Amino acid sequence: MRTRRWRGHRLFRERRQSVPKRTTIQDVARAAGVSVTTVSRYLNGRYDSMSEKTREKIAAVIAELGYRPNALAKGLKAQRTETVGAIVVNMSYPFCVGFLRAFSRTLGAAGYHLMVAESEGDAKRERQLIESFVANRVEAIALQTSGDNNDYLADLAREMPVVLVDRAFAIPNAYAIGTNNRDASREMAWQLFDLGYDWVVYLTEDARGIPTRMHRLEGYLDACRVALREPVVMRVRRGDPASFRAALARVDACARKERTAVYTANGLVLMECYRSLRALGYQVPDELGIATFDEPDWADLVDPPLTCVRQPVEQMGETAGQIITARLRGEHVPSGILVVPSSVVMGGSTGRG
Amino acid sequence: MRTRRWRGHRLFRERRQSVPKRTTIQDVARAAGVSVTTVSRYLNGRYDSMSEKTREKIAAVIAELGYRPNALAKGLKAQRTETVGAIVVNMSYPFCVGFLRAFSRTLGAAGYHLMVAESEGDAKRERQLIESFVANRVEAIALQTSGDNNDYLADLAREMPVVLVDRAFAIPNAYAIGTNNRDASREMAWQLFDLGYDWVVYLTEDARGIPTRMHRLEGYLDACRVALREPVVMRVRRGDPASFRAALARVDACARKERTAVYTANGLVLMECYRSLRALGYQVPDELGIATFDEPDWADLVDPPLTCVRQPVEQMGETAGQIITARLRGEHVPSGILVVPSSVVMGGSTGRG
DNA sequence: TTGAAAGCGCTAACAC
DNA sequence: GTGTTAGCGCTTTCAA
Repeated sequence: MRTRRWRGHRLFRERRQSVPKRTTIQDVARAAGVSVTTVSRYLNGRYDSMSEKTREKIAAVIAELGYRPNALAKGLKAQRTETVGAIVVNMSYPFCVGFLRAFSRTLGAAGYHLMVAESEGDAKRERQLIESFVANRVEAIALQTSGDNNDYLADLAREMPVVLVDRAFAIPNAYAIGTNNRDASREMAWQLFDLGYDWVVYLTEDARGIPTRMHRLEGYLDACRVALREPVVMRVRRGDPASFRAALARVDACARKERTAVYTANGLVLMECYRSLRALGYQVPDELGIATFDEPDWADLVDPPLTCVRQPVEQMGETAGQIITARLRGEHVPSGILVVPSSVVMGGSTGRG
Repeated sequence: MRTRRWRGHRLFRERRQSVPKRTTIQDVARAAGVSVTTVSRYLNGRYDSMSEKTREKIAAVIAELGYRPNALAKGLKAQRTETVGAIVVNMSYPFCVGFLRAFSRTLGAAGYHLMVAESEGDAKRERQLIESFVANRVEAIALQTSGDNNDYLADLAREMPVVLVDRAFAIPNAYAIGTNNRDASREMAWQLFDLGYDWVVYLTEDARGIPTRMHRLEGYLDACRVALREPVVMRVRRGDPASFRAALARVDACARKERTAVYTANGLVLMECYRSLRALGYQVPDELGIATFDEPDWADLVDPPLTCVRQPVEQMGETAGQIITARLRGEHVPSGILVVPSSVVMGGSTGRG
């Protein structure tokens, strides 16, 4: 690591020799025959304290020299970088895609830049990324946290806006935006029983330590309890076909005897088994129901369309952005956990019983 | 704009009063009873020019004070920010998602940060974003350009690595990474004719000025020419149902008489009409074939699975990252257009005739 | 209407 | 081994 950095420095200097030094405010001042102060004023739009002539001269020089202000120097002086950081588990997860898109739009509209990084769900990496963002003086951070850096985040939250998305832990001074995973999941499972499915097999990834997964599972278990049904929870690992085979075998066993529904804890899990699920040969929705948490973009393309729990992903991103811009505008925003409700969307994949 | 900025500054100062000033290298030096130089050395791992005792003392003080180096100050001095910028049309487009993911991973592994912004395909906005990235002294830029800033990019490419992705324009000193849109599209259309479809209706968005779209269209037209078939090109606009209705009416008219295939210029276009396409009631693939450029993630989930042109999106992102890290390492990388070939993937949606 | 000069936090000659 | 000091490019008093 250190080695790389060093090499980097040296190489950089070597490059500098060939590449001409960037134009600075000094160069502009010199060429325009004014002081840097005046140029600085020009750059910040304080045209009223400047003669028409001076202004035009500076404008001309800047254009001619192709001068570009150095935001680093400005930020160092002003203590503002106008950038915020976002850390997600994986940029290509549908949740993250939707969130980042809305977050980026909201921030962009307010003039902020966005730095994005992926933690891959690893707490150490997450910690490094946060530190690195802090070192770069981002003005706020939004993250889908592993939950293992909560103490550190609590410290951080006293210095800058910190917004937890998706995985909503309670951290003093921080904001959390999540959905009502447990309620929505209970509702989904309940409706499946209500539709006449005798068995609802729940497929989930390992939930330990991940609140969203735990809550969705609990919601399912709640519904089983209330409906007096035996829960069937199958744990799968994405990328591990064997785990899915085992789960499907269980589904098959249930469906052979009675009407069965499969309910997956998120869209990626369903995506990974949808094909083999259909290959079991049961008629959907009459013999086999299919439902999932999340609303995959292909929910409407398959036949019959999927029954699913729609998470207001975009709204979460927008809200996160709004909280941050408000705070950076100096407004007071009370911290706490914000719940943006999800809703069950009934599709043909779970028919009337 | 100026107003906002000004207000921001003032508010910031107000905030500063309540929030304690950040610890600096000075504070650390003072508390440790050494000079800033020594602390700086410590921070950069030059432990050999430092006594064991000093090192431990500094480490202790840093931990105690919760000191975090200021990357801005470092960057200002060193002229390196270790961040690169990426500008895409829309972060949620499948191409961009795949590209950004691979790009981010490659850069992250080399210790670089990533700033992401969306141009929405607008040339002016794109230009602003580039300038803003330059102001922030990103060390390289990758972008999916509109093609209207090529002169500016040519200038920029002399100062830093510039990589065009997807839309591969030829710009001196810049790199471009694209796929063989025309060849792959010709191949796709050709195969459709070969499979016995009498008509291949091509659905595309307005191609003017966008090389990828033009090339795909040309490939289709090439195939028609060689196969001596009459081309049927229908222009659609995403988000405009009427344009899709017109296109589908045309498809219907063809399919009523003879075997017809629909071939869409990208996955998003197909996504927007897939459902209504199926609703026409033709049997797929016998009466109606369906094919698309791009490989949507749901290609395998629908029944029958889609025939499509698979673009090596991840590879493009990785390659872009590699070019940039190599250049920043000081290596020479010849500029030019890099073509990463796409391939036709046959699915059940276009059966044997 | 303008400018001189003191920093912002850090690095790296160049001393000692 | 360690410290002094001159910047990096910019903003902002304070003075003229």
